[in-house]
Amino acid sequence: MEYTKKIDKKWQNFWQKNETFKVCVKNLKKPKYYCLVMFPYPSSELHVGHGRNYIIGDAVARYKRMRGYYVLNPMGWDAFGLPAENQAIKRNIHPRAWTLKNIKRITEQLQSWGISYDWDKEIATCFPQYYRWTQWLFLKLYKKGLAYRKEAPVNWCESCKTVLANEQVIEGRCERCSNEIIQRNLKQWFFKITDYAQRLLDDLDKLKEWPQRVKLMQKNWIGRSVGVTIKFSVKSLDKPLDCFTTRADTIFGATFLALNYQHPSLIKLIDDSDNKQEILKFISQTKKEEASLLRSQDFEKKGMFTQKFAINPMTGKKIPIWIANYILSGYGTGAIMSVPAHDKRDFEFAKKYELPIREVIKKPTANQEEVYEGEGSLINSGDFNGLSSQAAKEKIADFMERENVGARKINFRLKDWLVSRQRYWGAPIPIVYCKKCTEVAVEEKDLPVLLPEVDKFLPTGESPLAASKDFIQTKCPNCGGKAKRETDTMDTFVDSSWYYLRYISPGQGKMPFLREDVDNWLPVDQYIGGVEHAILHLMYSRFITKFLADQKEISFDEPFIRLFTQGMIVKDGAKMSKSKGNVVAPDYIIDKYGADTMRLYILFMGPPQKEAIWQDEALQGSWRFLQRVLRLVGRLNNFKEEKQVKPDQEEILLRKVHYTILEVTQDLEGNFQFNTAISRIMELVNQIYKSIKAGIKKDIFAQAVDTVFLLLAPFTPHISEEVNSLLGNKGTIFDRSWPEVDLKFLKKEEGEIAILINGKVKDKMVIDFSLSKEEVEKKALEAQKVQKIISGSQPKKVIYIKGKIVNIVI
RNA sequence: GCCGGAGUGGCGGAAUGGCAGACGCGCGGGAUUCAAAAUCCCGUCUUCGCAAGAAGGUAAGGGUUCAAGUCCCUUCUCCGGCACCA
Repeated sequence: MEYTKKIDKKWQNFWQKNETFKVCVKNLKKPKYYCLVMFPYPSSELHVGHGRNYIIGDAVARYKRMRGYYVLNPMGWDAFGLPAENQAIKRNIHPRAWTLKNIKRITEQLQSWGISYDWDKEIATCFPQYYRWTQWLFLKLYKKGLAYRKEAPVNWCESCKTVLANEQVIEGRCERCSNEIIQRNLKQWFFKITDYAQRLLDDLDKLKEWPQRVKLMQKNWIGRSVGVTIKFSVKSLDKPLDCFTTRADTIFGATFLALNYQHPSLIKLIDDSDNKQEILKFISQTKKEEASLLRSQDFEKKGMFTQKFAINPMTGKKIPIWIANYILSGYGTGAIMSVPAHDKRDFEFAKKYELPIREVIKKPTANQEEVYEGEGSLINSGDFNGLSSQAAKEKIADFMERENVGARKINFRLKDWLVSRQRYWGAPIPIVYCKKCTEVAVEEKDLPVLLPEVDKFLPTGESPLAASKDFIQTKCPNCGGKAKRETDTMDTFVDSSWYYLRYISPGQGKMPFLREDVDNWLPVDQYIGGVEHAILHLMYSRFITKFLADQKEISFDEPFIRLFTQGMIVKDGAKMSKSKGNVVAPDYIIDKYGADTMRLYILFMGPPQKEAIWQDEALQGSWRFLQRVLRLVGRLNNFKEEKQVKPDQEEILLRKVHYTILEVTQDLEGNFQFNTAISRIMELVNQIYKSIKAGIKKDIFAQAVDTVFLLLAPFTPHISEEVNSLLGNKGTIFDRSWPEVDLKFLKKEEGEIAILINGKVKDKMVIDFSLSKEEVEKKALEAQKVQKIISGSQPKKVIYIKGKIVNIVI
């Protein structure tokens, strides 16, 4: 038989007709397994680079089903948001039309690849029945004070004409369009994710089955640092300047203070300074340069003396207060104590402006550098001399707290999540503004706040929703008076922060999800997606899950038990993408070679968590292999048992069969090593060819072939189904169970081991594994080649590793 | 700069500290064929050798070990994340 497109279609129709992959969430007779692939932005059709995700997920889902789980494998669409909107604008189409068109197209594509989704669970975040609950989530947060509006310096993309979350700014540029980001002071909506910073950090330890590197990235992003906030009193200010530091042990070396230009006390501080005008000029210049300079590598530190002094609370000495362009406004208090002897940045600044440098930590003798940033023993530090940095940090913090000149403080790098966007294609924020009642939440019963139809959805800097008078004008839910709606929409990442809950009850109209069902099916057992979401989506989802757990809406506080991040597919040295012009169209491949060929090749390319290089020629290998496997079925049907059946061949084949089951199972149970699993099946197929050539009985041949197709089923479901039915089985192969290893076939009584001399292979011999160490040693020493090399002398030592090697040391 | 990860044939890549290069691609040779495609068989790390064989070999250098691609130290290169976070 040959593999043709007809086989793909036949079984895709079969699965659909028989609802093979449909899941009834109430039916919990078998252990559940929730397999989830990150849902796509329907911003364009899929190419093979996207395919890896879904094919890996499908292999996992099908495998787990054969292992006896009740597998939920749903699919949906992250349909709102910038990616689709930008594409639509480019084509001058309405974002909705463009999105729906892509959803239709991608659905066809996924079906043509034979991905086993339960399409009854399909969701799209752009439909009112979904975003109604995104708005519900917003209100929940709002009522708990975790959604709030404030004016703050925010990231603004001039090309996308919208604000962006910190997480969406990559090296100072817009994640979507790479335009340079500028800072603007705007009144925006935030989610208070910082309230959860400590828990998001601590609970990373719970995530035993997440890749270490993802956890590390989150840890760094959260960026917890422990230190003290120190009060530096200033004569002309009524309250002291607070400075956060993690190095209280270096306080005696603080020779000046440095302030960010936005520091709230600055204006008052310089009010009567002689150089006030110059400072103001400096401020406006810094403001201009900040966005581009702060991120560039050749950033030059600049500053200006305020002519004011603060008192170092430990020494009682006056130290100058400077304004400096290298101080961040959004971290700590926007002011620092500078210790040039032990901080490179402060050192650089002090050198430039000839500020005093005072060493307070003893350098290790070996260290020749001018600045020593490490820890050590304190010097020039009064009563604290001789203490280690560690001890001094504690003692100094104690002292400061006692004297009320400072207090212990934990700072996080993580900032609140900026969720409002001045864009059309998103869920409207359910808030109205009333003259009398100011800011009022829309009532839950009035949800959804429908996204209005507008003619103009191009970004202008103000939300396009503002153009719809019908939308804006409303009644205040509080007083019934005239009110205006909020016109910003929500960040796409809000939509995707809870979608895994919605799959369980996608049609539910009265609530976002049924708690009982969600508690039964979640957390997600296996989550699969690209590492590019390591911080954004995965952190937001964790936050929202924790929040909902706190509100007693669900009874788990981590959404994803196991995470797998797959590598990208690259071609011609670049990530596969339309703009690079290196995409491979899956339709063409499926048309020519069939879905299973593409699936097999994508899984065989290399370790799935690593980047993989697409090679058209290598795809042929998968095609050849499948044809070769299928020829076995033809051979089996016309098989005439040879007269000279060789029992040892049968033994070899059966051992190979069971060894392969063992290895493939281990590969799949481990870190999804599809590539090695497939190579082992290839080896088995090679062995079958050898064995039938040598002469074996038909039933053993049949058994081996059956095993091959069972093991291949998660990877090449169409072919496996076809062969399964040809071999006389009814129904779907996915209702059969995964083959079991029979250990009796794996026992080996004798075999070849290598003889090494001083660790180098010199000879080989076949031995009985039941032989004792002494007997093996004796036999090895008798080997001709060994005799020749050692020429009669006594070996110093002999090491025998059972079944593997014997090493003779001379 | 800091924190991760990786470096193995012509290529994608295999190797619980125990025979490096499984499996596949490509390439070479042969069989089959009127011919081609497809298929099947053999070969394919490097050097020396007609051969049997010998020697070397996992980025570079050093170490631990009976035994190192694998563990430890130093250096180099590449990739990813964060980046004046005090």
